[in-house]
Amino acid sequence: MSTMRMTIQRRKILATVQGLPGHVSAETIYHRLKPEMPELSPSTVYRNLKALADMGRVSVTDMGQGWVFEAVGGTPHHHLVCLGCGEVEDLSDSAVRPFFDQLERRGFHVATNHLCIYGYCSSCQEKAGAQEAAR
Amino acid sequence: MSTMRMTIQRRKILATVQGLPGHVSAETIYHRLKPEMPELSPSTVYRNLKALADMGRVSVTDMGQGWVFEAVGGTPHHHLVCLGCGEVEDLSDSAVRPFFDQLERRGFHVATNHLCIYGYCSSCQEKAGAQEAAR
DNA sequence: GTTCTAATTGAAAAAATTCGCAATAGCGAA
DNA sequence: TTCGCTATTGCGAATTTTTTCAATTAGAAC
Repeated sequence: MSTMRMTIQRRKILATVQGLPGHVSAETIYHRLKPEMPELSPSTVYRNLKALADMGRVSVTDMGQGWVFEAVGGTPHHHLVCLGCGEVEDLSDSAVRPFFDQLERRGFHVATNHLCIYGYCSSCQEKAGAQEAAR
Repeated sequence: MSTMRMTIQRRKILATVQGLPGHVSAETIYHRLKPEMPELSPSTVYRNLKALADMGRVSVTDMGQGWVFEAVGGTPHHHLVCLGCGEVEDLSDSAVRPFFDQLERRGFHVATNHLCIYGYCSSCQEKAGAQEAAR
């Protein structure tokens, strides 16, 4: 069976994700660690973020501008991303819980602790409506 | 006001997405169109898929192996992706509807017509349980 | 502590994706 | 139809991400 080794690089990368609040990109992590680990290569960062995600230690999300990572263990939270203006609204876990609970009852254990739903916020819907009317 | 032009390339790319069942990658589209449009450049494919997604004509999903696109208009459907074995279960739209409706009531118009929830299927949960016990 | 082995690393090359810009071509207005 | 404006294209270059591979090293076994 394959054992997952906890190397210095991997530990540091995980610590960095955990140490920063909110979402971090692979690039951010690379640049933060490079000074203290000059040997560190980008591929190691990418590989480890993926490995840590598979491991379930960090969560991955695409927020429209590339991947962002986040430590698992914090309060689960979710986002409504507006495709019109890019605005990101928070969505509380309690709003999502009933839906997830239903999946659990069905036998599927949800690991996602950061859901992103894409759509249009109310002001962008109004704008769209105004455009329709103006034609 | 900016008008979205329906160019030959854009029309062909959309037609290709619509013509193929299930999910297609940017690369697949490029390779299918290249023979009949030798001028076509990869960047055009990428740009158009993004534009068509913004337009709401195609939906984008990350299924763990990069982006995949799909024509909008078919039955909305969703997936439960197992992080253990990679298995993908279907999730009917009716299972998701109540959750989405709640967001609509809140004023957010959901555009996602293909949700992916990550977690562990029942058999992978059992396996994990067995491993715990074996330690 | 020493040995063994497979997981992991760094560096470079490859592949995927995006960007910058001059040339082209939709589409609305005349 | 023709004209004019500007969104879009194709190309090459830049950027980002993945792969390859020989060298290294964590962690288990002794």
